[in-house]
Amino acid sequence: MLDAIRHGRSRRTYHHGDLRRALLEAGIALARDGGPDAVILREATRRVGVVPNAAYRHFANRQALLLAVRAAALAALAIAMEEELARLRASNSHAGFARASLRAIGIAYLRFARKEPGLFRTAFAVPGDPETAGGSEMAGKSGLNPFQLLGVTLDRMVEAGVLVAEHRPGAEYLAWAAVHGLAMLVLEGPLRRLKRKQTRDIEQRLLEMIEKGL
Amino acid sequence: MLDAIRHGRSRRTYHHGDLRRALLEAGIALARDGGPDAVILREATRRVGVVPNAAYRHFANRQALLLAVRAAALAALAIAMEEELARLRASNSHAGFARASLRAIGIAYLRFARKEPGLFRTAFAVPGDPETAGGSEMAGKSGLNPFQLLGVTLDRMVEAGVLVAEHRPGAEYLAWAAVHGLAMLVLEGPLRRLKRKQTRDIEQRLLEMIEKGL
DNA sequence: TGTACATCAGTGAACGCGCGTTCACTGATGTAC
DNA sequence: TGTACATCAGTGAACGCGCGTTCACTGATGTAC
Repeated sequence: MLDAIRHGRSRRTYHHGDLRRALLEAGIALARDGGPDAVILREATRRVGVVPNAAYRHFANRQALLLAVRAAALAALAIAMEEELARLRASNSHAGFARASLRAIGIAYLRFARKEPGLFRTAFAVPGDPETAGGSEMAGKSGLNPFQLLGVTLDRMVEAGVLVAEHRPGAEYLAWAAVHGLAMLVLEGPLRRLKRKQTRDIEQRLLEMIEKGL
Repeated sequence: MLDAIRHGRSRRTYHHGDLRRALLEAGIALARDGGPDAVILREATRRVGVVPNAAYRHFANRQALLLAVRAAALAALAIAMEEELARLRASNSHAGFARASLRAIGIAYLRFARKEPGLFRTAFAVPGDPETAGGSEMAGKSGLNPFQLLGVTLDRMVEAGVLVAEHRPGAEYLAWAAVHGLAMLVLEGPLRRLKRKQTRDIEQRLLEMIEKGL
């Protein structure tokens, strides 16, 4: 009890209730400000107000916790994309909508990187393929993960006649690479010092380049 | 003496001769297979056959060593670019040459990331702006660092009339971002599993996209 | 509805590890005369 | 050319740190009868 109070948590019982979820959330918080390296098992248990080894009832080891955090980060990104897409509702032409969708994906991606740098880095700096592996833990509300959302959007562009069908295969890699690169450079690379205005400008131009270049 | 032998080094004297350089090279080797996190001060001294604290005669702390290693990695990248550019000598038109130069830069960048993933990650995963700060330690034989080489190439494109002058400012960010992103995704991201052939194909298409999109 | 007991989810204590860094030291080198 | 001495570049020993992980444990929960 005293311990629980000391940690600022209320532990009604000896048993925690939902320690797994609590540890996961602590892990997410750690990743949020500090990236993947900051996801420290002992620190997570400390924050939850539990003894370090208690974590091993719910995660095989540190890596397992980290992977769970990563899945949550990818899901958060997917949700951000979905929200940006949802904002598109009132649209004009079929073609215009398809194009706007791709931009929305890109914008959501870049904004997420800017606003949640720690989660963003955690989502990608860790071994494992977000595209393949893993089910709904890394997906948004639509059940699609970020990579799949991009794919669907590109499909839509082909249907709308905005993207030549032969250029479709592999197009996700090109678009993704460009946006991802900008995100990285702005985040922890040489473009970190750019002013807000400049950054936005370059983001816009990058999205245009992708649209034109695809 | 025994110690020197045990470490597989010949230490002719009590004094090392050029410990700074030796430590730097050990650090580079560590970065080469393991990235920035693998640049461990104690390990570097171990490899050189010297006691851990000896490093402090030459580097203020671990961070200082890491920064030196990073500069070397950037210099290596710059040299790779220069070599690729040099291979271009026998060219036809002015415009064609300018365009080929940009491709050469991109190709060198991507190849460097593929062949020296550890150094590549070290060059960019560490705080500090490669564009601004730092002098010749991070430059190639031309005295230009990777970012500057890209800038010069884009200037050349404007001169040759291949790139509209209004599009020039900030163009390095767009090109860099796209190539950097692909490098990252292939390196430690979701595109790691791609087959060699596929990777090359996507690289080609990305460079085309940049050319068209700029 | 009450009791006996198995299972579960935590605790307590301890490990070994390797790291970066500091201190006081000593052997080697170079310089002034 | 030789010697005295200051400076330099290493050594030796030790620190504290925080981490991941393992072990044997005990309090709480749920289930069968």
